[in-house]
Amino acid sequence: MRATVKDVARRAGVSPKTVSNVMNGIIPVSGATRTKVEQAILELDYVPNLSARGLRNGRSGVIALALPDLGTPYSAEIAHHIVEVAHEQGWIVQIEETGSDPKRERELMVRARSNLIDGLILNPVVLDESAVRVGVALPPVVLLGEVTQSLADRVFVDSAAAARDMTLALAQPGRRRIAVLGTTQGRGSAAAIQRTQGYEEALVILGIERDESLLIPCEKWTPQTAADALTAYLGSHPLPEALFCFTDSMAIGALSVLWKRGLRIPEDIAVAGFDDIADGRYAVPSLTTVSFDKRAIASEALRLLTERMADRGHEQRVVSLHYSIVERDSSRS
Amino acid sequence: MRATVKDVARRAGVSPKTVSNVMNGIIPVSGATRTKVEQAILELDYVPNLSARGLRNGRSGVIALALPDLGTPYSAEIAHHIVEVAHEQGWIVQIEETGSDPKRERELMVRARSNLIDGLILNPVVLDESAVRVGVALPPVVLLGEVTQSLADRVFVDSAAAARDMTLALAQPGRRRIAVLGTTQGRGSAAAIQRTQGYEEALVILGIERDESLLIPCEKWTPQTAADALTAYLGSHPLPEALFCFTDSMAIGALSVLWKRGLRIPEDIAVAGFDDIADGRYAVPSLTTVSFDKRAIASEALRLLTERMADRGHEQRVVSLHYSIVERDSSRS
DNA sequence: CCAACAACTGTGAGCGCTAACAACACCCTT
DNA sequence: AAGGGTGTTGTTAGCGCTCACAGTTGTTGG
Repeated sequence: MRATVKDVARRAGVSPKTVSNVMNGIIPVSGATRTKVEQAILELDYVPNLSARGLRNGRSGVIALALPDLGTPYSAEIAHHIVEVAHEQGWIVQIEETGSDPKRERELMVRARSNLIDGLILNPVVLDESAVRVGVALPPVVLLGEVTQSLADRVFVDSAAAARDMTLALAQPGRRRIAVLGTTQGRGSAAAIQRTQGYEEALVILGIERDESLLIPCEKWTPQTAADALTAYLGSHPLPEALFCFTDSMAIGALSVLWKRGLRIPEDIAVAGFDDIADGRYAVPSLTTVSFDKRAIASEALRLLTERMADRGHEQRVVSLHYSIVERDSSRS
Repeated sequence: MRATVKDVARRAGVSPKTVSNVMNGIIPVSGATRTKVEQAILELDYVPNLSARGLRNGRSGVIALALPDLGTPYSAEIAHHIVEVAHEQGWIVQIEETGSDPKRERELMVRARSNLIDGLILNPVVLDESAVRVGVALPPVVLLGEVTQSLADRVFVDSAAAARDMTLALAQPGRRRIAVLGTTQGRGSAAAIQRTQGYEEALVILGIERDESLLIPCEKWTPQTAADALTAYLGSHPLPEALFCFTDSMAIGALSVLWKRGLRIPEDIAVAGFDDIADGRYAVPSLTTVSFDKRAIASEALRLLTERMADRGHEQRVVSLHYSIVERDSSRS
C-alpha cells in the first residue's frame, strides 16, 4: 500500500497538517520539523495523491490543449511550445484533437467543468459550429487563431494584414497574375476568409483587377489536398506568375506538383506559404512564408489563461502578435 | 455553485448511490428511475467531479504520453495516432516532452505514482540514462521504439533489419558507395546503433568493404543538424552514390543541401530516409523510406498498456511491427 | 397466503488531502 | 506580572464520489 500524509506524519511525529505545510511551503515550518518530515517522506517514498489534492482544492494543475490535428506540422509546433511553456510554469497539459469536430470541443468543455482541467486552450476551426458560445458559462478558455466573433480571450496573428503584405511582396518584381490556394466555398474557416480578404485588399492597392479564376479552392489544408487541387487547376488553367498558398503545408504539396511538371521555381512561378513551419526552410526550394513567433503564441496564451483563472470576471482580452514576411528561394527572383 | 450527486439525487427523489448507478451503468437501474435521474442531471446541468471519482476509485482514466520533442514530424504523427486511439477507447491523454532529459522522464514516473495517471507510454531516447530502471516499482509503462534492455512492455520496429533492407535496396542498381547519415559517437541512441548495425550487415551481404568515411555522424536527428553535417561532409569528401539518412527529417535536410549544390537526385545521388513521415511524400523528389504503420504502433501500445494495468504481474510483452521499404523518386533509377 | 428469491435502492463510511480555526509556546512590551 | 503579539503546530471537518452491505420492494412457486 502507498504511504499517505498520515503515515508520513506518524513517522515524523507530527500532524498531517504539518506534512502538508512542508509540501506546500506557504505556511512556515521550523527547520527541525521540516527536516524530520522530509526525512520521513524520503524513507516512505511518499508521493502525494493528486486526485485527493484536486478534490480538496478544487484545482488540478492541469490545462487542456485542443487542436484540430496534432499530426500536422503547424499544430505540432504549437503543441510543442505550449507544452514547453506550460511545463516551465508547472502546468500539466492534457491534449485533445478536435478533428474540426464540434462534438469533441464540447466534450472538452464538459471535462473542464468536471474539475479535471483548470483551463483550456482551444484552436477552433469553424467557429459557427464551435462549442464556444456566448451565454454558456465557460471554463477559463483561450482561443488560438483567427476567429470572427469575440467569445473568449484570444491570441492571434492578423491574417488579413499578413496575406495582404505577402501578396504585395509577391507582386514586387512586377508579377500580376497572383493565384491563391486554399480559398473555401461558403462558410469556411475564419482563417480562409481573412486570408482571402487580405489578398483582395492587396489587389486593390496594386490596381490589379480581381480574377475569380485565380482563386483556387481547397477546403482541407493538407499537402495532399493542395496537390490534388493544384493538379486539377493546372489541367484547365494557364500557369499563374505566383502562387500564394494559405499554409506552408499546402505550399509543400504544391511545390511537389510543380516540380513534377518540370516547372522552375521561382522563375516560372513564385510560391509562398503561411505559418513558417520548420520544414519550409528545407523545402526545395526553401519556402517564402509569413512568419510569427510560435513560442510567443504559447506564452501569451498561457498568460491570458492564468489571468483568466485568477479572475473570471475581467474584460475579454485579445492579443495580436507580430508577423513578418520571410522571403526565401521560392519567390526570390 | 456546481451541482453534486446529492443535488441530483434530491431532485430526482432518489439516493446518491442510485445516481451513481445511472452514471456508471454497471448496476442495473429500472427504466423509470433512470429517466428521473437523467432528467434531473439535465435540469441541474450536472457534471461529475472527476477528481472525486479518481480519489474514490484509485484510477483517473488518464494516461500520459512522453515524447522527446512534439514538434518533430515523427513524434507529432505518433502523438496524433495515440491520442486518436486513446480517445476511441475513452482514455484521456496527458502529454509531456522529455527533450531527451531523463529528469523529465522521472517526473512522469512520480506523477504516475501520484494517481494522476494510470499508465504511461514512453518514447525514450537514451535509455542508459532513462528513468526506467530495473528494480524500481514501475507504474504500467509501455516503451516505444528501439531499446536495448528489456525493462518494460514494448512496441518497436526492427530497425536493424529495416536498415539492412534499405541498404540492400539502395545497392540494387549497382550502387556501391552508400553513405549513412546519423551515426553517433560513443553511446548513442539505440536507434542509431541498430540502424548502423543493419547497414553494416547489408554491406557484408553485398560484399562491400566497410568504409569508415561513409559514416556521416549526426548526433541530433533534425533537418538542420543533418544539413550542417552533410554540408561539412561534402566539403571534404567525394560524393557517395547513395545516402541513407536515419530519419526522414534528416533526409529532408539533406535533400535541401544536395539541391542547393545543383545535384540531381537520384541520378547523381540516391537518397533514402526512415519513418515515412507525411512530408516525405511531398519532398522534392519524393522520398524513399522505411515505412510502418504508426496507427498500429499506437493501438498496440495502448493494448499492452491496458493489459498491464489490468494485470500488473504478467510477463513482459514485446510487439514487433512490420515495416516495408517504400521506393519513391529519390532513389528510383 | 407466505416463503424465497430476484431486482432494485438506500445507508454509512472513507478514499487523501488541506482550509479554517484553535491551541500553544515563546518573546517582547507596558 | 499581565497583556498582546508572533510563529509554529494540532484538531476538526468535509471536498464529491462510490464501495460494501443492508434494506426494500415486487414476483414467483409451492
